[in-house]
Amino acid sequence: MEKLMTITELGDELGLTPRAIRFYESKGLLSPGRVGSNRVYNYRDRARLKLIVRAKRLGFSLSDIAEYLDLYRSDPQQLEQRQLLIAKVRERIAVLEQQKIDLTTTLDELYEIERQATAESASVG
Amino acid sequence: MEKLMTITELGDELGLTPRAIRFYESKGLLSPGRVGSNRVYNYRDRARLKLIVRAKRLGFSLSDIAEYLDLYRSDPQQLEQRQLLIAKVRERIAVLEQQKIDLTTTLDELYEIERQATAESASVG
DNA sequence: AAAACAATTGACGTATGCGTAAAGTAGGCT
DNA sequence: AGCCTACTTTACGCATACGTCAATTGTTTT
Repeated sequence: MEKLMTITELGDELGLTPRAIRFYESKGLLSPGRVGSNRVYNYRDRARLKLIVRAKRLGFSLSDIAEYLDLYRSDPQQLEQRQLLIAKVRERIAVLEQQKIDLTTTLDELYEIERQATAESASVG
Repeated sequence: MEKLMTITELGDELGLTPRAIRFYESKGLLSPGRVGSNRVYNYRDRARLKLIVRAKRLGFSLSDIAEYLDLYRSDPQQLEQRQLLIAKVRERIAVLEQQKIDLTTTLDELYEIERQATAESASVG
């Protein structure tokens, strides 16, 4: 039998409020089990939520994430579905690769600012 | 004398609507010159706006970006200011480095999904 | 049993980032 | 002069992502 977590336990672990987790569920991103009326989360739910958190850090909207989660679930039996899946994934990849470039550029700038500020500190101090 | 652009020209070039550009100005992110009542943008304004666009792609909020732009402007004469600057920059860097990790992980997953979907396409087709 | 605590479902509130009229002005063309 | 086009400000509207009560219910502790 697997260990189950309450909503506050899970929230504490992943840095989310119960409200946020319930909100994600209301958007169809999660569907935990229940014990009575209380939500219980297993390791699959937890993994799913971790993925949601990571995607959010990358700037995905919740509806983006819903689509994204479908990519894992989707059963690519139909050629049409498969092509659509591949197309969507490539779209995501393009966005993220651009983001990677932006990140590098911005980090370079920030490191340069830090370097200059630190250098001035040293020369004056 | 430098070449000046209108708001629509600038918007077309950077993929922004005039409304968005005016909105950024209302938030203090830009302060272009005027000819009569019309806004005119020079190359510095344009560079600044490009930076804004890049930061937005990285998921920064406009108020984040306002702070970020201050980093360039800030005159680190006071030690206090310098330390604050360095602290803020390091905070940003930490967030972005984490984002870089998230990006790599997510891209790996996406490439894997793409690989599987493509493989199935081939074996069936 | 009474009190305190954790969870539940609405429902309304709020900040962000613009879109979208609405109404007016200024310059150029015929 | 009259019209078209581009620009202006003001203002209301809207989706996203939750926060924050409020009212209720089940559980645990004393």
